[in-house]
Amino acid sequence: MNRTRFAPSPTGYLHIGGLRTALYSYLFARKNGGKFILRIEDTDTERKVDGASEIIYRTLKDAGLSYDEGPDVGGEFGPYIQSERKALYLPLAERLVKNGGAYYCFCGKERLEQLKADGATKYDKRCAGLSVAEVKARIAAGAPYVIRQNIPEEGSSTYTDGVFGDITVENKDLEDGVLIKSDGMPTYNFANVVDDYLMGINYVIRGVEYLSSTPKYNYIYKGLGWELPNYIHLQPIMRDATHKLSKRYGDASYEDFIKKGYLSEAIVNYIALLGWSPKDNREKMTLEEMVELFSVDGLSKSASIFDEEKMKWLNAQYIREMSSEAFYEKALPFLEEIEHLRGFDLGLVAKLTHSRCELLSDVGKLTAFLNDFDNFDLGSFKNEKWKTDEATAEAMLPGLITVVSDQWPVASEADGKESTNHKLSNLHAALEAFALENGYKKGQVLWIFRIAITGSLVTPGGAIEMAELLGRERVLKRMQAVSRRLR
RNA sequence: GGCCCCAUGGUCAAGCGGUUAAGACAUCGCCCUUUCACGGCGGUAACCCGGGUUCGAAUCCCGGUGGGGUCACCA
Repeated sequence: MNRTRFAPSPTGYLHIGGLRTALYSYLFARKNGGKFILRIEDTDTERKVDGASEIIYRTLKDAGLSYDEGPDVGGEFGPYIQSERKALYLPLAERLVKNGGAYYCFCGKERLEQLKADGATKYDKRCAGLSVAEVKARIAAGAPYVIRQNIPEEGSSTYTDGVFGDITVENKDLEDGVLIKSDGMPTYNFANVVDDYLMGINYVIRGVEYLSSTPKYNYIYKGLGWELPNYIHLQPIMRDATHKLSKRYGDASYEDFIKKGYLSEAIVNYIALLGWSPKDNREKMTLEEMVELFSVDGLSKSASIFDEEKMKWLNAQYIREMSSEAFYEKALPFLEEIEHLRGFDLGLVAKLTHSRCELLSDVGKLTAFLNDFDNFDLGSFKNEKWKTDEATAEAMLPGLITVVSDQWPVASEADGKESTNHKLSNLHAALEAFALENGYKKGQVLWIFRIAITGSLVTPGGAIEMAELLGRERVLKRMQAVSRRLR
Protein backbone atom coordinates (compact mmCIF):
# COMPACT_ATOMS: atom_id res chain seq x y z
CA MET A 1 0.00 0.00 0.00
CA ASN A 2 1.42 3.34 -1.02
CA ARG A 3 1.00 6.21 1.36
CA THR A 4 1.78 9.86 0.59
CA ARG A 5 1.32 12.89 2.74
CA PHE A 6 1.06 16.63 2.61
CA ALA A 7 2.66 18.21 5.66
CA PRO A 8 2.24 21.98 5.72
CA SER A 9 2.91 24.26 8.63
CA PRO A 10 -0.04 26.42 9.52
CA THR A 11 1.63 29.77 8.91
CA GLY A 12 -1.23 31.54 7.20
CA TYR A 13 -3.07 30.60 4.11
CA LEU A 14 -2.37 27.86 1.62
CA HIS A 15 0.01 29.04 -1.00
CA ILE A 16 -0.38 27.98 -4.59
CA GLY A 17 2.95 26.14 -4.55
CA GLY A 18 1.90 24.20 -1.48
CA LEU A 19 -1.36 23.34 -3.12
CA ARG A 20 0.46 21.92 -6.10
CA THR A 21 2.65 19.76 -3.88
CA ALA A 22 -0.51 18.51 -2.22
CA LEU A 23 -2.06 17.90 -5.63
CA TYR A 24 0.82 15.77 -6.87
CA SER A 25 0.84 13.78 -3.65
CA TYR A 26 -2.87 13.27 -4.00
CA LEU A 27 -2.60 12.25 -7.65
CA PHE A 28 0.20 9.83 -6.92
CA ALA A 29 -1.75 8.16 -4.14
CA ARG A 30 -4.99 7.94 -6.08
CA LYS A 31 -3.29 6.75 -9.23
CA ASN A 32 -1.64 3.91 -7.36
CA GLY A 33 -4.55 3.00 -5.16
CA GLY A 34 -2.78 4.39 -2.12
CA LYS A 35 -3.69 6.71 0.71
CA PHE A 36 -3.20 10.45 0.94
CA ILE A 37 -2.61 11.81 4.42
CA LEU A 38 -2.64 15.33 5.83
CA ARG A 39 -0.37 16.18 8.73
CA ILE A 40 -0.07 19.61 10.29
CA GLU A 41 3.46 20.52 11.31
CA ASP A 42 2.97 23.14 13.95
CA THR A 43 5.99 22.70 16.18
CA ASP A 44 7.10 26.25 15.59
CA THR A 45 4.94 28.09 18.03
CA GLU A 46 6.35 31.46 16.92
CA ARG A 47 4.96 31.22 13.45
CA LYS A 48 1.72 29.59 14.34
CA VAL A 49 -1.34 31.51 13.20
CA ASP A 50 -4.81 30.99 14.58
CA GLY A 51 -7.22 29.44 12.16
CA ALA A 52 -4.51 28.55 9.68
CA SER A 53 -5.16 24.83 9.94
CA GLU A 54 -8.81 25.33 9.13
CA ILE A 55 -7.86 27.20 6.00
CA ILE A 56 -5.76 24.25 4.94
CA TYR A 57 -8.61 21.79 5.52
CA ARG A 58 -11.04 24.00 3.69
CA THR A 59 -8.79 24.68 0.73
CA LEU A 60 -7.88 21.05 0.21
CA LYS A 61 -11.50 20.02 0.26
CA ASP A 62 -12.56 22.89 -1.92
CA ALA A 63 -9.93 21.91 -4.46
CA GLY A 64 -11.17 18.35 -4.39
CA LEU A 65 -8.09 16.89 -2.75
CA SER A 66 -9.78 14.68 -0.23
CA TYR A 67 -7.43 13.09 2.25
CA ASP A 68 -7.93 9.68 3.78
CA GLU A 69 -6.42 10.57 7.11
CA GLY A 70 -5.87 13.88 8.82
CA PRO A 71 -6.54 15.98 11.91
CA ASP A 72 -10.18 16.60 11.12
CA VAL A 73 -10.98 13.24 9.56
CA GLY A 74 -9.07 10.91 11.88
CA GLY A 75 -7.22 7.73 10.98
CA GLU A 76 -5.32 4.99 12.75
CA PHE A 77 -1.91 6.65 12.59
CA GLY A 78 -2.81 9.76 14.55
CA PRO A 79 -2.58 12.21 16.04
CA TYR A 80 -2.09 14.13 12.80
CA ILE A 81 -1.04 17.36 14.42
CA GLN A 82 2.61 17.42 15.26
CA SER A 83 2.28 19.35 18.49
CA GLU A 84 0.16 16.51 19.81
CA ARG A 85 2.91 14.01 19.17
CA LYS A 86 5.55 15.61 21.39
CA ALA A 87 6.09 12.57 23.59
CA LEU A 88 7.11 10.35 20.69
CA TYR A 89 10.35 11.94 19.72
CA LEU A 90 12.68 11.98 22.70
CA PRO A 91 12.62 8.20 23.32
CA LEU A 92 13.41 7.58 19.66
CA ALA A 93 16.30 10.02 19.78
CA GLU A 94 17.62 8.23 22.84
CA ARG A 95 17.35 4.95 21.02
CA LEU A 96 19.32 6.48 18.18
CA VAL A 97 22.00 7.50 20.69
CA LYS A 98 22.22 3.89 21.88
CA ASN A 99 22.60 2.73 18.31
CA GLY A 100 25.40 5.21 17.72
CA GLY A 101 23.40 7.29 15.29
CA ALA A 102 23.33 10.31 17.62
CA TYR A 103 24.99 11.77 20.69
CA TYR A 104 24.40 14.21 23.49
CA CYS A 105 25.99 17.58 22.93
CA PHE A 106 26.68 20.13 25.62
CA CYS A 107 28.23 22.82 23.51
CA GLY A 108 26.58 26.12 24.19
CA LYS A 109 25.81 28.96 21.92
CA GLU A 110 29.11 30.71 22.65
CA ARG A 111 31.24 27.78 21.59
CA LEU A 112 29.21 27.26 18.46
CA GLU A 113 29.66 30.89 17.54
CA GLN A 114 33.34 30.69 18.29
CA LEU A 115 33.67 27.67 16.01
CA LYS A 116 32.07 29.60 13.22
CA ALA A 117 34.23 32.63 13.91
CA ASP A 118 37.26 30.37 13.63
CA GLY A 119 36.21 29.42 10.16
CA ALA A 120 34.53 26.08 10.78
CA THR A 121 31.82 25.24 8.30
CA LYS A 122 30.09 22.80 10.60
CA TYR A 123 30.00 21.44 14.12
CA ASP A 124 33.26 19.67 15.03
CA LYS A 125 31.79 16.59 16.71
CA ARG A 126 33.57 17.41 19.95
CA CYS A 127 30.81 15.93 22.14
CA ALA A 128 30.62 12.79 20.05
CA GLY A 129 33.70 11.61 21.92
CA LEU A 130 32.28 11.98 25.41
CA SER A 131 32.11 8.81 27.48
CA VAL A 132 28.79 7.46 28.64
CA ALA A 133 29.77 8.14 32.22
CA GLU A 134 30.66 11.72 31.51
CA VAL A 135 27.42 12.31 29.67
CA LYS A 136 25.49 10.87 32.58
CA ALA A 137 27.36 13.03 35.04
CA ARG A 138 26.76 16.21 33.09
CA ILE A 139 23.09 15.51 32.65
CA ALA A 140 22.78 14.71 36.33
CA ALA A 141 24.46 18.01 37.09
CA GLY A 142 21.71 19.73 35.16
CA ALA A 143 23.79 20.82 32.19
CA PRO A 144 21.65 21.82 29.22
CA TYR A 145 22.09 19.61 26.18
CA VAL A 146 20.83 18.80 22.73
CA ILE A 147 20.92 15.52 20.87
CA ARG A 148 22.84 15.61 17.65
CA GLN A 149 22.84 13.28 14.74
CA ASN A 150 26.10 11.38 14.30
CA ILE A 151 26.98 11.35 10.63
CA PRO A 152 29.96 9.35 9.33
CA GLU A 153 32.93 11.48 8.40
CA GLU A 154 34.06 9.31 5.55
CA GLY A 155 32.36 8.09 2.42
CA SER A 156 29.33 9.33 0.61
CA SER A 157 25.61 8.73 0.54
CA THR A 158 23.47 8.07 -2.48
CA TYR A 159 19.76 7.72 -2.92
CA THR A 160 17.50 7.64 -5.94
CA ASP A 161 15.02 10.41 -6.43
CA GLY A 162 11.95 9.77 -8.54
CA VAL A 163 12.49 12.76 -10.76
CA PHE A 164 16.19 13.58 -10.48
CA GLY A 165 17.66 10.10 -10.40
CA ASP A 166 20.69 9.32 -8.26
CA ILE A 167 21.75 12.01 -5.84
CA THR A 168 25.12 11.63 -4.16
CA VAL A 169 26.46 13.76 -1.34
CA GLU A 170 29.80 13.45 0.40
CA ASN A 171 29.36 12.70 4.08
CA LYS A 172 31.91 15.33 5.00
CA ASP A 173 29.53 17.91 3.60
CA LEU A 174 26.81 16.85 5.98
CA GLU A 175 26.57 18.40 9.41
CA ASP A 176 25.61 16.68 12.64
CA GLY A 177 22.27 18.38 12.90
CA VAL A 178 20.33 18.87 16.11
CA LEU A 179 17.56 16.32 16.56
CA ILE A 180 16.33 17.28 19.99
CA LYS A 181 16.57 20.88 21.11
CA SER A 182 17.63 21.92 24.59
CA ASP A 183 13.98 22.34 25.52
CA GLY A 184 13.44 18.67 24.79
CA MET A 185 11.46 19.32 21.63
CA PRO A 186 12.39 17.78 18.30
CA THR A 187 13.61 19.86 15.40
CA TYR A 188 11.63 19.80 12.22
CA ASN A 189 14.12 17.44 10.59
CA PHE A 190 13.69 14.82 13.22
CA ALA A 191 9.98 15.14 13.80
CA ASN A 192 9.37 14.98 10.10
CA VAL A 193 11.28 11.74 9.65
CA VAL A 194 9.75 10.14 12.72
CA ASP A 195 6.25 11.09 11.72
CA ASP A 196 6.67 9.96 8.16
CA TYR A 197 7.88 6.59 9.32
CA LEU A 198 5.30 6.16 12.05
CA MET A 199 2.54 7.12 9.65
CA GLY A 200 3.73 4.57 7.15
CA ILE A 201 4.61 7.11 4.48
CA ASN A 202 6.60 5.33 1.80
CA TYR A 203 6.52 8.03 -0.85
CA VAL A 204 7.78 11.38 0.34
CA ILE A 205 6.75 14.07 -2.13
CA ARG A 206 8.05 17.54 -1.30
CA GLY A 207 9.97 20.56 -2.55
CA VAL A 208 13.54 20.41 -3.93
CA GLU A 209 14.85 22.34 -0.97
CA TYR A 210 15.27 18.95 0.68
CA LEU A 211 17.03 17.33 -2.23
CA SER A 212 20.54 17.66 -0.85
CA SER A 213 19.69 17.10 2.80
CA THR A 214 17.81 13.89 2.21
CA PRO A 215 20.91 11.75 2.89
CA LYS A 216 20.82 13.13 6.45
CA TYR A 217 17.26 11.98 6.82
CA ASN A 218 18.21 8.59 5.51
CA TYR A 219 20.82 8.20 8.25
CA ILE A 220 18.07 8.63 10.78
CA TYR A 221 15.99 5.93 9.14
CA LYS A 222 18.99 3.64 8.97
CA GLY A 223 20.06 4.36 12.53
CA LEU A 224 16.66 3.35 13.78
CA GLY A 225 16.55 0.28 11.57
CA TRP A 226 13.72 1.64 9.45
CA GLU A 227 13.12 1.01 5.80
CA LEU A 228 13.80 4.05 3.61
CA PRO A 229 10.93 5.74 1.83
CA ASN A 230 10.97 6.67 -1.85
CA TYR A 231 11.52 10.32 -2.62
CA ILE A 232 10.01 12.58 -5.21
CA HIS A 233 11.32 16.14 -5.13
CA LEU A 234 9.50 18.94 -6.88
CA GLN A 235 10.95 22.09 -8.43
CA PRO A 236 9.29 25.27 -7.24
CA ILE A 237 6.81 27.53 -8.97
CA MET A 238 8.47 30.83 -9.76
CA ARG A 239 7.17 34.37 -9.97
CA ASP A 240 9.83 35.16 -12.56
CA ALA A 241 13.15 33.68 -13.59
CA THR A 242 14.84 34.41 -10.29
CA HIS A 243 12.14 34.60 -7.62
CA LYS A 244 9.96 31.96 -6.16
CA LEU A 245 6.27 32.57 -5.91
CA SER A 246 5.78 33.72 -2.36
CA LYS A 247 3.17 35.42 -0.35
CA ARG A 248 5.60 38.07 0.67
CA TYR A 249 5.20 39.60 -2.75
CA GLY A 250 1.47 39.15 -2.65
CA ASP A 251 1.68 36.29 -5.09
CA ALA A 252 -1.57 34.71 -4.54
CA SER A 253 -2.88 32.02 -2.36
CA TYR A 254 -5.64 29.76 -3.55
CA GLU A 255 -8.26 31.83 -1.79
CA ASP A 256 -7.04 35.05 -3.38
CA PHE A 257 -7.58 33.56 -6.80
CA ILE A 258 -11.05 32.43 -5.84
CA LYS A 259 -11.81 35.97 -4.75
CA LYS A 260 -10.52 37.25 -8.04
CA GLY A 261 -13.08 35.15 -9.85
CA TYR A 262 -11.20 31.97 -10.66
CA LEU A 263 -12.90 28.61 -10.56
CA SER A 264 -11.44 25.98 -8.33
CA GLU A 265 -11.24 23.47 -11.19
CA ALA A 266 -9.32 25.91 -13.34
CA ILE A 267 -6.78 26.68 -10.64
CA VAL A 268 -6.16 23.01 -9.93
CA ASN A 269 -5.98 22.19 -13.61
CA TYR A 270 -3.54 25.00 -14.29
CA ILE A 271 -1.14 24.28 -11.44
CA ALA A 272 -1.16 20.59 -12.34
CA LEU A 273 0.27 21.61 -15.70
CA LEU A 274 2.94 23.77 -14.11
CA GLY A 275 5.60 21.15 -13.65
CA TRP A 276 3.84 18.13 -15.00
CA SER A 277 2.47 17.07 -18.33
CA PRO A 278 0.55 13.95 -19.27
CA LYS A 279 1.74 11.62 -22.02
CA ASP A 280 -0.91 12.72 -24.45
CA ASN A 281 -0.26 16.42 -23.85
CA ARG A 282 -3.83 17.07 -22.92
CA GLU A 283 -4.34 20.39 -21.19
CA LYS A 284 -7.85 20.62 -19.96
CA MET A 285 -8.53 17.85 -17.49
CA THR A 286 -10.77 17.00 -14.61
CA LEU A 287 -9.20 15.81 -11.38
CA GLU A 288 -10.32 12.28 -12.23
CA GLU A 289 -8.59 12.46 -15.57
CA MET A 290 -5.44 13.73 -13.91
CA VAL A 291 -5.48 10.77 -11.57
CA GLU A 292 -5.81 8.53 -14.58
CA LEU A 293 -2.97 10.19 -16.49
CA PHE A 294 -0.58 10.94 -13.67
CA SER A 295 2.90 9.50 -13.73
CA VAL A 296 6.12 10.53 -12.07
CA ASP A 297 8.09 10.63 -15.30
CA GLY A 298 5.86 13.45 -16.51
CA LEU A 299 7.20 15.62 -13.69
CA SER A 300 9.51 18.42 -14.75
CA LYS A 301 13.09 18.72 -13.57
CA SER A 302 13.16 22.48 -13.93
CA ALA A 303 11.25 25.21 -12.16
CA SER A 304 8.28 26.81 -13.89
CA ILE A 305 7.18 30.39 -14.01
CA PHE A 306 3.60 31.07 -13.05
CA ASP A 307 1.67 32.57 -15.94
CA GLU A 308 -1.63 34.02 -14.88
CA GLU A 309 -2.62 34.69 -18.49
CA LYS A 310 -2.75 31.02 -19.21
CA MET A 311 -4.66 30.26 -16.05
CA LYS A 312 -7.13 32.92 -17.10
CA TRP A 313 -7.55 31.26 -20.45
CA LEU A 314 -8.20 27.95 -18.77
CA ASN A 315 -10.65 29.64 -16.44
CA ALA A 316 -12.50 31.03 -19.44
CA GLN A 317 -12.71 27.52 -20.88
CA TYR A 318 -14.29 26.27 -17.69
CA ILE A 319 -16.67 29.20 -17.49
CA ARG A 320 -17.88 28.70 -21.04
CA GLU A 321 -18.68 25.09 -20.61
CA MET A 322 -20.83 25.72 -17.54
CA SER A 323 -24.60 25.65 -17.97
CA SER A 324 -26.21 29.09 -17.73
CA GLU A 325 -27.74 28.04 -14.43
CA ALA A 326 -24.38 27.01 -13.01
CA PHE A 327 -22.79 30.20 -14.24
CA TYR A 328 -25.52 32.30 -12.74
CA GLU A 329 -25.13 30.58 -9.42
CA LYS A 330 -21.35 30.97 -9.39
CA ALA A 331 -21.43 34.55 -10.62
CA LEU A 332 -24.20 35.72 -8.31
CA PRO A 333 -21.98 36.64 -5.36
CA PHE A 334 -19.93 38.80 -7.71
CA LEU A 335 -23.00 40.29 -9.38
CA GLU A 336 -24.54 41.23 -6.08
CA GLU A 337 -21.51 43.24 -5.12
CA ILE A 338 -21.59 45.43 -8.19
CA GLU A 339 -23.21 48.74 -7.40
CA HIS A 340 -24.24 49.68 -10.92
CA LEU A 341 -26.13 46.43 -11.39
CA ARG A 342 -28.76 47.30 -8.79
CA GLY A 343 -32.19 47.26 -10.34
CA PHE A 344 -31.15 45.24 -13.37
CA ASP A 345 -32.19 41.73 -14.23
CA LEU A 346 -29.20 39.79 -12.92
CA GLY A 347 -30.31 36.67 -14.74
CA LEU A 348 -30.13 38.54 -18.00
CA VAL A 349 -26.82 40.12 -17.07
CA ALA A 350 -25.43 36.65 -16.40
CA LYS A 351 -26.78 35.34 -19.69
CA LEU A 352 -25.16 38.16 -21.63
CA THR A 353 -21.81 38.07 -19.89
CA HIS A 354 -21.44 34.31 -19.56
CA SER A 355 -19.54 33.74 -22.79
CA ARG A 356 -17.59 36.95 -22.42
CA CYS A 357 -16.03 36.41 -19.01
CA GLU A 358 -12.59 35.09 -18.33
CA LEU A 359 -13.09 35.65 -14.63
CA LEU A 360 -16.34 35.66 -12.72
CA SER A 361 -15.46 39.16 -11.65
CA ASP A 362 -15.28 40.42 -15.23
CA VAL A 363 -19.01 41.14 -15.16
CA GLY A 364 -18.35 44.49 -13.54
CA LYS A 365 -16.26 45.96 -16.28
CA LEU A 366 -18.36 44.33 -19.00
CA THR A 367 -21.41 46.21 -17.76
CA ALA A 368 -19.74 49.47 -16.78
CA PHE A 369 -21.67 51.30 -19.51
CA LEU A 370 -24.80 50.93 -17.42
CA ASN A 371 -23.27 53.50 -15.15
CA ASP A 372 -20.94 55.55 -17.32
CA PHE A 373 -23.31 56.93 -19.87
CA ASP A 374 -24.00 60.62 -19.43
CA ASN A 375 -20.84 62.10 -20.85
CA PHE A 376 -19.63 59.42 -23.19
CA ASP A 377 -17.58 60.52 -26.16
CA LEU A 378 -19.92 61.33 -29.07
CA GLY A 379 -17.06 60.44 -31.37
CA SER A 380 -18.08 56.83 -30.70
CA PHE A 381 -20.72 57.19 -33.39
CA LYS A 382 -17.95 57.19 -35.92
CA ASN A 383 -17.57 53.79 -37.55
CA GLU A 384 -15.48 53.26 -40.65
CA LYS A 385 -17.09 50.08 -41.79
CA TRP A 386 -20.61 51.46 -41.56
CA LYS A 387 -19.61 54.99 -42.50
CA THR A 388 -21.39 56.64 -39.63
CA ASP A 389 -20.48 59.55 -37.43
CA GLU A 390 -22.08 62.20 -35.22
CA ALA A 391 -23.91 63.75 -38.13
CA THR A 392 -25.41 60.40 -39.06
CA ALA A 393 -26.50 59.94 -35.49
CA GLU A 394 -28.03 63.39 -35.27
CA ALA A 395 -29.97 62.84 -38.44
CA MET A 396 -31.13 59.34 -37.56
CA LEU A 397 -31.98 59.66 -33.90
CA PRO A 398 -35.35 61.47 -34.03
CA GLY A 399 -36.75 58.85 -36.36
CA LEU A 400 -35.21 56.08 -34.30
CA ILE A 401 -36.86 57.42 -31.18
CA THR A 402 -40.22 57.36 -32.89
CA VAL A 403 -39.74 53.80 -34.06
CA VAL A 404 -38.80 52.56 -30.62
CA SER A 405 -41.55 54.52 -28.98
CA ASP A 406 -44.19 53.25 -31.40
CA GLN A 407 -42.99 49.72 -32.05
CA TRP A 408 -41.87 48.64 -28.61
CA PRO A 409 -45.01 48.33 -26.52
CA VAL A 410 -44.92 49.19 -22.87
CA ALA A 411 -44.56 46.03 -20.83
CA SER A 412 -47.56 45.09 -18.77
CA GLU A 413 -47.57 43.21 -15.50
CA ALA A 414 -48.88 40.08 -17.16
CA ASP A 415 -46.10 39.93 -19.71
CA GLY A 416 -43.89 36.90 -19.47
CA LYS A 417 -40.51 36.17 -20.99
CA GLU A 418 -41.95 34.91 -24.21
CA SER A 419 -43.93 38.02 -24.75
CA THR A 420 -40.82 40.10 -24.13
CA ASN A 421 -38.90 38.11 -26.70
CA HIS A 422 -41.70 38.56 -29.16
CA LYS A 423 -41.74 42.31 -28.67
CA LEU A 424 -38.01 42.49 -29.07
CA SER A 425 -38.05 40.61 -32.32
CA ASN A 426 -40.77 43.00 -33.44
CA LEU A 427 -38.47 45.84 -32.53
CA HIS A 428 -35.69 44.26 -34.53
CA ALA A 429 -38.00 43.99 -37.54
CA ALA A 430 -39.14 47.56 -37.07
CA LEU A 431 -35.55 48.79 -37.09
CA GLU A 432 -34.87 46.87 -40.27
CA ALA A 433 -37.91 48.43 -41.87
CA PHE A 434 -36.78 51.83 -40.68
CA ALA A 435 -33.42 51.29 -42.35
CA LEU A 436 -35.04 50.29 -45.59
CA GLU A 437 -37.41 53.22 -45.65
CA ASN A 438 -34.70 55.77 -45.00
CA GLY A 439 -31.98 54.36 -47.18
CA TYR A 440 -29.75 53.18 -44.33
CA LYS A 441 -28.01 49.89 -44.04
CA LYS A 442 -29.21 47.71 -41.20
CA GLY A 443 -25.75 47.76 -39.66
CA GLN A 444 -25.76 51.54 -39.63
CA VAL A 445 -29.02 51.73 -37.77
CA LEU A 446 -27.97 49.09 -35.26
CA TRP A 447 -24.64 50.78 -34.70
CA ILE A 448 -26.18 54.18 -34.03
CA PHE A 449 -28.87 52.64 -31.89
CA ARG A 450 -26.43 50.64 -29.78
CA ILE A 451 -24.07 53.53 -29.24
CA ALA A 452 -26.95 55.87 -28.45
CA ILE A 453 -28.25 53.65 -25.68
CA THR A 454 -24.97 52.36 -24.25
CA GLY A 455 -22.44 55.04 -25.08
CA SER A 456 -19.93 52.24 -25.36
CA LEU A 457 -17.98 50.86 -28.29
CA VAL A 458 -17.89 47.49 -26.64
CA THR A 459 -20.92 45.86 -25.08
CA PRO A 460 -21.75 42.34 -23.99
CA GLY A 461 -24.27 41.77 -26.73
CA GLY A 462 -25.83 43.49 -29.72
CA ALA A 463 -28.12 46.50 -29.90
CA ILE A 464 -31.33 44.57 -29.32
CA GLU A 465 -29.89 42.69 -26.39
CA MET A 466 -28.69 45.92 -24.83
CA ALA A 467 -32.13 47.40 -25.34
CA GLU A 468 -33.63 44.44 -23.55
CA LEU A 469 -31.23 44.82 -20.66
CA LEU A 470 -31.86 48.55 -20.29
CA GLY A 471 -35.63 48.37 -20.74
CA ARG A 472 -37.90 50.53 -22.81
CA GLU A 473 -37.99 53.55 -20.56
CA ARG A 474 -34.25 53.84 -20.11
CA VAL A 475 -33.65 53.29 -23.80
CA LEU A 476 -35.93 56.18 -24.75
CA LYS A 477 -34.52 58.44 -22.10
CA ARG A 478 -30.97 57.74 -23.19
CA MET A 479 -31.74 58.32 -26.85
CA GLN A 480 -33.41 61.62 -26.08
CA ALA A 481 -30.47 62.73 -23.98
CA VAL A 482 -28.03 61.86 -26.73
CA SER A 483 -30.16 63.56 -29.34
CA ARG A 484 -30.08 66.70 -27.24
CA ARG A 485 -26.31 66.52 -26.84
CA LEU A 486 -25.87 66.21 -30.58
CA ARG A 487 -27.75 69.39 -31.40
C1' G B 1 32.16 30.52 -1.10
C1' G B 2 31.52 24.64 -0.54
C1' C B 3 27.98 21.07 -1.95
C1' C B 4 23.34 19.54 -4.68
C1' C B 5 20.00 20.51 -8.79
C1' C B 6 18.38 22.74 -13.34
C1' A B 7 18.89 24.95 -18.66
C1' U B 8 14.02 23.79 -25.83
C1' G B 9 10.16 30.25 -28.61
C1' G B 10 8.07 35.89 -24.13
C1' U B 11 5.53 31.70 -20.81
C1' C B 12 4.07 26.38 -19.95
C1' A B 13 5.91 22.31 -22.48
C1' A B 14 6.63 17.51 -26.06
C1' G B 15 11.19 15.33 -27.35
C1' C B 16 14.92 10.18 -24.43
C1' G B 17 21.01 9.34 -30.96
C1' G B 18 18.43 10.29 -37.38
C1' U B 19 11.77 14.90 -36.59
C1' U B 20 10.48 20.10 -41.91
C1' A B 21 12.08 20.52 -33.32
C1' A B 22 5.04 18.92 -31.55
C1' G B 23 1.07 21.31 -28.87
C1' A B 24 -0.98 25.24 -25.59
C1' C B 25 -1.01 30.49 -23.64
C1' A B 26 0.43 35.24 -25.25
C1' U B 27 1.26 38.07 -29.80
C1' C B 28 0.21 39.49 -35.11
C1' G B 29 -2.94 38.94 -39.65
C1' C B 30 -7.38 37.17 -42.13
C1' C B 31 -12.47 35.06 -41.93
C1' C B 32 -17.16 34.95 -39.21
C1' U B 33 -20.19 39.02 -37.14
C1' U B 34 -25.48 44.24 -35.27
C1' U B 35 -20.02 46.13 -31.29
C1' C B 36 -17.07 42.87 -28.27
C1' A B 37 -16.11 38.04 -27.11
C1' C B 38 -16.39 33.01 -28.84
C1' G B 39 -15.08 30.12 -33.04
C1' G B 40 -12.20 28.99 -37.70
C1' C B 41 -7.69 29.63 -40.68
C1' G B 42 -2.74 31.33 -41.01
C1' G B 43 2.00 33.97 -39.44
C1' U B 44 6.27 35.58 -36.21
C1' A B 45 9.09 33.07 -32.52
C1' A B 46 13.33 28.19 -29.35
C1' C B 47 17.45 23.74 -28.48
C1' C B 48 22.69 28.99 -23.14
C1' C B 49 28.12 28.80 -24.86
C1' G B 50 32.64 25.85 -25.92
C1' G B 51 34.87 21.26 -26.48
C1' G B 52 34.46 16.09 -27.19
C1' U B 53 31.96 10.81 -28.34
C1' U B 54 29.40 9.28 -32.93
C1' C B 55 28.40 8.22 -39.84
C1' G B 56 24.87 11.47 -37.18
C1' A B 57 23.67 15.09 -31.19
C1' A B 58 18.31 19.37 -28.52
C1' U B 59 19.17 14.32 -26.88
C1' C B 60 25.40 11.07 -24.31
C1' C B 61 30.29 12.98 -21.75
C1' C B 62 33.48 17.12 -19.97
C1' G B 63 34.19 22.33 -19.07
C1' G B 64 32.15 27.20 -18.80
C1' U B 65 28.10 30.59 -18.13
C1' G B 66 23.44 31.64 -16.05
C1' G B 67 19.62 30.48 -12.50
C1' G B 68 17.68 27.91 -8.24
C1' G B 69 18.38 25.26 -3.63
C1' U B 70 21.18 24.22 0.78
C1' C B 71 24.80 25.05 4.48
C1' A B 72 19.96 27.19 12.10
C1' C B 73 18.55 24.56 19.00
C1' C B 74 13.07 27.70 11.54
C1' A B 75 9.74 24.76 9.38
